Parts: sequence; structure tokens; C-alpha cells
Amino acid sequence: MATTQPNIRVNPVDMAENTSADNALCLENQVCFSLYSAANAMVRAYRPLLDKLDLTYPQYLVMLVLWEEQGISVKTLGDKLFLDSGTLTPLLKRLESKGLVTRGRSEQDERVRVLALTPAGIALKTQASEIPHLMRCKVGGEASELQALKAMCDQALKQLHASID
Amino acid sequence: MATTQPNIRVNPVDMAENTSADNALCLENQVCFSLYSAANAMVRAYRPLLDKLDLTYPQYLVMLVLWEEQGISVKTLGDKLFLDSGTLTPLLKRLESKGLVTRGRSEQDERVRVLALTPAGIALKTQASEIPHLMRCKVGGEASELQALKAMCDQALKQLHASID
DNA sequence: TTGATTTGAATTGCGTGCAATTCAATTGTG
DNA sequence: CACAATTGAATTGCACGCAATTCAAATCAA
Repeated sequence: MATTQPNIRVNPVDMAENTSADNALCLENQVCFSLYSAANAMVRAYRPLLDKLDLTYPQYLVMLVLWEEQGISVKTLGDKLFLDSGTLTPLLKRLESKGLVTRGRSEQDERVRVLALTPAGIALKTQASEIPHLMRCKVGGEASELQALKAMCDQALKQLHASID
Repeated sequence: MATTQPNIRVNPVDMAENTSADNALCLENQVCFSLYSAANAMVRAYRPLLDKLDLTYPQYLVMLVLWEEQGISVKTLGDKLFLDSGTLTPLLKRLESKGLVTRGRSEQDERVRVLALTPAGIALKTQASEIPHLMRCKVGGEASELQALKAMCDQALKQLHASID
């Protein structure tokens, strides 16, 4: 049961007519729904791996950025992750309370938080090193397919950002 | 600034070595991160359209299902949307309080909620009919590309469900 | 039939996402 | 220099997602 069958729908009895809007309210939406479901499933799949590091997926993303470059601001971090301060501020406080991240202040601009890693935060990178391989096994598929998926997601993201409203 | 440049990274000064784990902690993750970011952006793009219907995106998904088939249980709905009762129960209560959905009880099995639409819930479909077209404009791209994106997301979802841990 | 198990929803708790607002620090302007 | 506008974070409020637990109804097994 629950086999993912193609989008061939039978019109239910109590629904009136099967117009073009019906098809649109199915076919086109499936792309967004597939994207949405796949993203949820991806975060779910990360969970058991990240539990060992006591990280959530968004926290892991922040750590990925900081493992690459420290001393950045919340704004810069948000630009990289497409997340705002409303999401990042409490998240960063949690990482700080775990002893992984420091939230300093910029000397030049008192408004700016300067994010850096503690030794424990840096050390966590070693434990994280096996995660990409494990996730690749879970997702499966050819590398070229994954690259194509990434390219399409990036394209869609770019387009959605372009059409702000 | 903030141009989406290819994944050519410069190793920061205070980071030690640039191992294969470094590449993995970037390249492979980008697929998941792209998926995650695109899904977030998609939900964000839906918002102004759905605001007019006073629906969130997950609520819209529920309505899509019920516009196709009424009288289903929370379980069946969850199987279709890949969501559980922890998400759906409060969401359905909100749809109920908006006067769009009824949450009855099954005669055969008292545990089961039977979900149906109110006249207002059915009527809302008309207002929703233009949303797919508007979203397609926002996302852009060829229909074939979107179908390819959907196929890859579905494949990834299927694979992630198969490898439960 | 009874008792154990399973199942469908609901509940609880936590961590996002994000719109909207606030606030202080900084920048721009006359 | 004053003062308005902008900017970077933080805060508030709401709606998810989902793990974990609870609970009652239904099913299974001895």
C-alpha cells in the first residue's frame, strides 16, 4: 500500500467537475510538494547522525559555515544560510550554551556580533567528518544525479529570490 | 556581493588542514543544503498567495488532499503528506476553527477521525485555482525541468524512506 | 473470554522559520 | 553639528515538524 503512483487521479463523487484548475492543483503543486517532502525527509535522515554530535540540522549548517570561516557576523551567516536573525539568534545562543560557539562584539561596530568557535567547536569537526559519507549512502543515487538535483534546487532558489513577490 | 559562487573554497588561516573530509563537508552537503534552502524559499513564495486564503502551506496541502478526497482519516492524510498526528492534529483543529474542515468520528472505529470539508472549505477551491499558475511563474523554468526536479525529489524521498536508519 | 498487543489520535516539549516589531549603533544629510 | 534614515541584532508571536509519551479502542492470542 501507499505506493507512489503516478499522478492519475480519479475524480471523487462529491466533487463537481474536473477542470484545468484541478490538474493544476495537482500536477504543478507536486513539484513543490515533492521538494517539501524530500527536504523534510532529508532533515529526518540527518537526525540520528547528528544526535551523536548533539546538533540539529540547522545547527549543523551553522557549524559547517564556521568550520570554514570564523569571525563572521550574524548577518553574513544569515546571507550564507538564507536565514534571518529571528532564527539564528536563539540558535546561536543554544550553540553558545553548548560551549561550541562564542558570540563576541565587533570593535568597529558595536551592533555586530562576531561569531567564532571554541576549541570544542573546532574539535567537533573531526566527529562530523563521517556524516557526509553516511548521508550519501542514505540518499543513494549517482553523483551526477545529485549534482543535477543540486543545480535545479539552486536554480529554483535563485528564481524565487529574484521574484520577491 | 553574496553572489552564489561555485564551491571553490579558500582554507581559512586558523583552520588546520584541508582533508577529504573538508571537501565532503562541503560538496555533498550542498545537495542537502540546496534542497533545504529551496524548500524554505518555496514555502516563503507561497505565503503572499496563501495569505489571501488565510492558509499556511501545510494547511494548503491538507486542503489539496481534501479537495480530491473527503472522508479520509488523519492516518491516511498523514500517509499522503508524510506528516504525523503531532503535526496534523493541531493543524486540523485550526482548519476546523476557521470553518473549513470538520473532524468527525468513524462509526466503525471510534478511534478514527473522519475528515471532511465544510461548504466554505469546498468553496475555497475556486479561490485557490489561480495559485498553481502564479507559483509556476515565480519558480520559472521549463516544464520538463520541473518534472525532472520532481522526479529527483521523489527518488530521493523514496530512497530516504527505504533506508530508515 | 481474558489479557497482551497493536493501532489511531492526541498531547507534550523542543527547535526551528519567519513576519513584525523594537532598539541601539551607525551613517547620511542639510 | 543635529537629526533623520539605515542597519544589525534581538524579541515576540505563531505555526509547524517530529520524537516521545499517553490513552482509548480495536485486534490478536492463549
